[in-house]
Amino acid sequence: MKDDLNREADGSGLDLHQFLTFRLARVQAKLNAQATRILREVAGLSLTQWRIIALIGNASGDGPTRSADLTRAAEFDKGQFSRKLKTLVETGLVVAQVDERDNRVQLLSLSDAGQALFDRTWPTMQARQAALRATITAEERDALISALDKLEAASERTEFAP
Amino acid sequence: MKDDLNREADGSGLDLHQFLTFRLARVQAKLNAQATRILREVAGLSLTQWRIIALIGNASGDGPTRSADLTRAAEFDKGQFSRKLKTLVETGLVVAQVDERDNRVQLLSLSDAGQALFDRTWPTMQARQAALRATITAEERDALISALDKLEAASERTEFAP
DNA sequence: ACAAGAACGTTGATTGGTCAACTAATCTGC
DNA sequence: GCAGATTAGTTGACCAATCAACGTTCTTGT
Repeated sequence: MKDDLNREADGSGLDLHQFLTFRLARVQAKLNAQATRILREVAGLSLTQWRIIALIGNASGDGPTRSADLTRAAEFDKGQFSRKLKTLVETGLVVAQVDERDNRVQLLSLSDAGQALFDRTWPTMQARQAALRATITAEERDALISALDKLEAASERTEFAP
Repeated sequence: MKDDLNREADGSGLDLHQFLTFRLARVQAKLNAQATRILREVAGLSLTQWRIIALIGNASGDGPTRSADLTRAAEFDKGQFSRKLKTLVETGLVVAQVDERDNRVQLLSLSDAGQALFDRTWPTMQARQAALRATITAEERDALISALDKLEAASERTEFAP
């Protein structure tokens, strides 16, 4: 029994660990925590705040961007987007103006401060992505991406429920 | 400009999609939603409730299991575990008794109802895992597991933060 | 034996994520 | 042009996840 407890305690013998989704969730949570920690240190931002700034900063090749385009592209919940955006506008990092052609839409752009913050943090986060990619081989990366595609497709099927 | 918006709207051109973490998070969220939906249909349980039941049901090869062993093995937050466990005890699916040898620890076991529910849902969830695994090739699975191991290790490093 | 420290579990607070209802504005077909 | 359907964004409600603080109980070192 003691052996059994140890087998569970070290986390390697539990049946749940054979579950792919379990491993995925754990790794994703840790990567998330890492990104959160980095952003708190270098920018004082939460991950979601930064994601919104990154979306705007990346999309603003030519002029302001529509909120709905960002939420759709990133599959971001529009409710949460609306709330987080509000704080970013209040802190002066993002500028939102109503589209004169369509009074429903918000045209978003980074303020000078927001752009500066984006310019400063974007390379850092890109470097992290590169560092993460560098930890796995090219074959693993290709297989990982392919596997993620297939798992994502499978996650949208309904046949698994009896 | 219109082309640019479309490029973003269809979700394939945005730089963020090259981020591995982005893909991981999306896939994980969808798998999570799928599991949640299945469990709601077949058992009326939330995913976290079921995970606790599954942990207890799996670990109870010989006798009741200690709470702390489960939270450690599954890297489950003990605060959340405590709260969710409380609801499971209240609904009569889990039995918790104080260890007479150590009055701090809770010894957990499934009630008859809990065991019946576990016996009924465990094959379903295992079948889902098998179905998910079947969507990817053996090479992809090995690479995926290996990549997850490496990414998990990388997520615990601090060198990425400047 | 006893003080310092660690482990167990509870609770509170904060944030993230999801879903649904709702208002306001625009588009569509007739 | 006008009624009905769509779309944009806000708000409320709820659950999951993480962190910190705390009381209680055991363990350890001296």
